[in-house]
Amino acid sequence: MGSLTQMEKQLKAISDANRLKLLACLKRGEVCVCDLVDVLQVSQPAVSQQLRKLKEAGIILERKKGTWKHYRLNEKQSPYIQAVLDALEPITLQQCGSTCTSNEGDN
Amino acid sequence: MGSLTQMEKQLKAISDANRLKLLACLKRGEVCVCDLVDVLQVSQPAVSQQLRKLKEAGIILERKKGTWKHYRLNEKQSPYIQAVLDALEPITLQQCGSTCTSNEGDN
DNA sequence: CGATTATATAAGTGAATAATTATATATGAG
DNA sequence: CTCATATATAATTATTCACTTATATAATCG
Repeated sequence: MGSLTQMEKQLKAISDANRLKLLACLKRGEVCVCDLVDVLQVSQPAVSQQLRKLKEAGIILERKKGTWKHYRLNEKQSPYIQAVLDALEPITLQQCGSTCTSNEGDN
Repeated sequence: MGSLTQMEKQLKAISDANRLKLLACLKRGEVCVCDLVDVLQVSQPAVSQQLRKLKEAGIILERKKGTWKHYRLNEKQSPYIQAVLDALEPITLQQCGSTCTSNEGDN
């Protein structure tokens, strides 16, 4: 019962084209919000709210880095969420120049 | 892109507690509508509309049997839909007596 | 045919959703 | 401390959604 409720919450969180796109962006790794805003054709607050929904469902995690916030896929997913992630075509995004060095984690 | 739209449609179709319950009922096999109405605490038209949504997403199939209509899970599912079905606890339902012999298919 | 039963469709309504604009918070630069 | 930038939250609004009641369709029974 509780598991059905939890399942519903997670499924609701991903059953939206824009949020699926956000997840597709995160398949390649951690991304900062400013880069995500460019991908979707919506405002920054809209992206922020959708990220929150994904976060509250436990599907993504956040990491604060100075003024920026980086989001990434949670490495622990329910099997059915993982199956959706596996089916998503990754989206490669151009980063917002040097301002937000999303890939500093590689160092 | 089209695949993302299709994915969204299917995920929307299952991201609802009542529709998840319907799917859980169908895990054991074909069931007629009258039995499903008893499981959910909603009206018959509500059940009918939810079944239609699942059918339009290609997740369930219908079979007409006289006055009754029997629904069952589509045997061909996208992997991510199948993963959800696998995670669902089956719901066993008492059939509506002899009026609707859901299990005549066993003969 | 007319009545009954099973299911579907139509119309209407309240709640949830996802966007927008405006504003708040928080960090870093000078 | 003040300003600029990145992100979040609040308030509002239009749309979507899932229910309800009423009605239509379709098959069976007498």
